[in-house]
Amino acid sequence: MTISDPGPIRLAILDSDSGFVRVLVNRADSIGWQHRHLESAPRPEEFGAMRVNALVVDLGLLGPGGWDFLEQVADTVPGLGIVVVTGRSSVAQRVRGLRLGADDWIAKPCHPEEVLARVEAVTRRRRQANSRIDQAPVVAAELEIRADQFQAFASGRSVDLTRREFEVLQLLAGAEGKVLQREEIYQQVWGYAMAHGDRSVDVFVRKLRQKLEGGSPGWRYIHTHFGVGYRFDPEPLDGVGEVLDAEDASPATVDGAAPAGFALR
Amino acid sequence: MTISDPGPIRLAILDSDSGFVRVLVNRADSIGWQHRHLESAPRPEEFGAMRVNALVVDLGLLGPGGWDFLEQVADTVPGLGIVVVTGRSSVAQRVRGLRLGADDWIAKPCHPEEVLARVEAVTRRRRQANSRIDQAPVVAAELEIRADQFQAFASGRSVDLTRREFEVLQLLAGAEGKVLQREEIYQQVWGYAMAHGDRSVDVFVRKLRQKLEGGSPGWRYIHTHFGVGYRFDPEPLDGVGEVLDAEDASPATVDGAAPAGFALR
DNA sequence: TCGGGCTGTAAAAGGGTTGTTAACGGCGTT
DNA sequence: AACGCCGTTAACAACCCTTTTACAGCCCGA
Repeated sequence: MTISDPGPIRLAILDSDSGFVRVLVNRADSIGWQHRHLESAPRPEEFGAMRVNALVVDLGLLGPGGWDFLEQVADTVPGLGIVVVTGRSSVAQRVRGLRLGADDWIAKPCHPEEVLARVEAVTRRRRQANSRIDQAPVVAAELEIRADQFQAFASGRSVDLTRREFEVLQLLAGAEGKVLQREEIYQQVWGYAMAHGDRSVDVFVRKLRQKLEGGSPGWRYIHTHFGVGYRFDPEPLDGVGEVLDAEDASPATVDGAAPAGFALR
Repeated sequence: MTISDPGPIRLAILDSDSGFVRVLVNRADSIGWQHRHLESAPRPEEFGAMRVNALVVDLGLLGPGGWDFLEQVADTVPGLGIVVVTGRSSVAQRVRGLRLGADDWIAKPCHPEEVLARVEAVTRRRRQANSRIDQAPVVAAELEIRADQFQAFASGRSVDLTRREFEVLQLLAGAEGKVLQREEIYQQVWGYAMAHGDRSVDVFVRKLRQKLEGGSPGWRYIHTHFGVGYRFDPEPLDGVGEVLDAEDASPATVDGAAPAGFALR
């Protein structure tokens, strides 16, 4: 999952220039970055599975197909920072690359320290935005979400979520009170862009609702916003008379600042 | 306005190299970017007020104090993309700048097209990362409009708007006090031109009025301007006649150009 | 005051979205 | 190799929303 603590930067390097790669990898190691060296272009969505934050790629290596590759990676994995490195290049080429989705473009020969500094700059924003949203309120109503176990507990009892289910729940809960669009959810959890017509998110929400209801009846956690997406907001479900006292109060909106969150439909 | 339209890029340029600035401004104009040219460094927080997306700055212009300035701007204005442009520079300087918060660093002389492409790349990434976080709720009378939830709240209780209803309300409220013509509203919300005779806007205004009245009686929010369009302006509705005179005042500005007929109801 | 055009209002029609279920297939385990 | 778990995909029904249509009421100019 793209979320959870910032952690070290994870870098993918797609280049066959062994000298360049070696020195880059050395520097990366010494500052604690994780990295993965690729000799040939993988399918774009694989970068999502690798959970890398940024890609350093030598477009020269890919030949004419490089442009397509760049474009596909950029819109398949929106969260990925892309730093292109090449030998000689023209202004027109650089402009084209940047427009297609590259975040930076560096000419070889270049100092590895600068490459890393640029990767860091490219990565900076996204990571700070994510870390803010994700250090989720670990508890919500009767739910406790434990990232260390990839599990959620309702009143102390495990809800028995699968990995994907847990990730979806963690993401939603981490953005408590906010409506997340399906595309955002998919992008964050799966790591790459959602195909048109994909219903996976709906199916997982359905499974989550079912399991949460099983472990914590009396509460509704996930709300649907028709035509938009889903929102996590624990809400007591005063169906019949129960929870007589001191309970229904304050659904406790968290997040930024908020009026009482509430049931839409 | 499907979900949120970023609008054109707004650029601040801090440089005294008139030739460079002139050519940059020309290109920016021709692609529809808005810009602002500064000769000296403003206080960092001013960039927020200028509502610019990115800053192109020649660090050479600022001398030794440039580093501090860079750092302060980066810390103070989180949403701002910073592109540094300089004459000769060393790897160490570039690394330092990037680490302090610069998003890109370009050496002069450089092609204006590349500068703009880099600004675009920086802005693209920035917008993506910041899109869902700093959305201040809009408040008007008893209403609170929250973009992060696609919802409006009246006295803390959800008004339960559908997506379209919300978008129409958001648009109107965002132009508080201004009369918006049906065509404008339709164009903004639906994203394309309104067909002749389409009554959709009327119908949505009707629904909005109904729901707003339900959640916040005692206030009238949307006013009709016969032959023109609608205007959002919260107005207390205390039952009995009062404020006998002082009525004809405030003609309420009509955005573009408009026929004159009137009468608020 | 009259008439045409504009707006308010209601309700039907239709299409798009979501809920829900189940079959399918990959993958790791037994 | 068989089994079971899990994620994906397809299908269908239910539901919600938007659009369309119709008619009544209102405003304004003639």
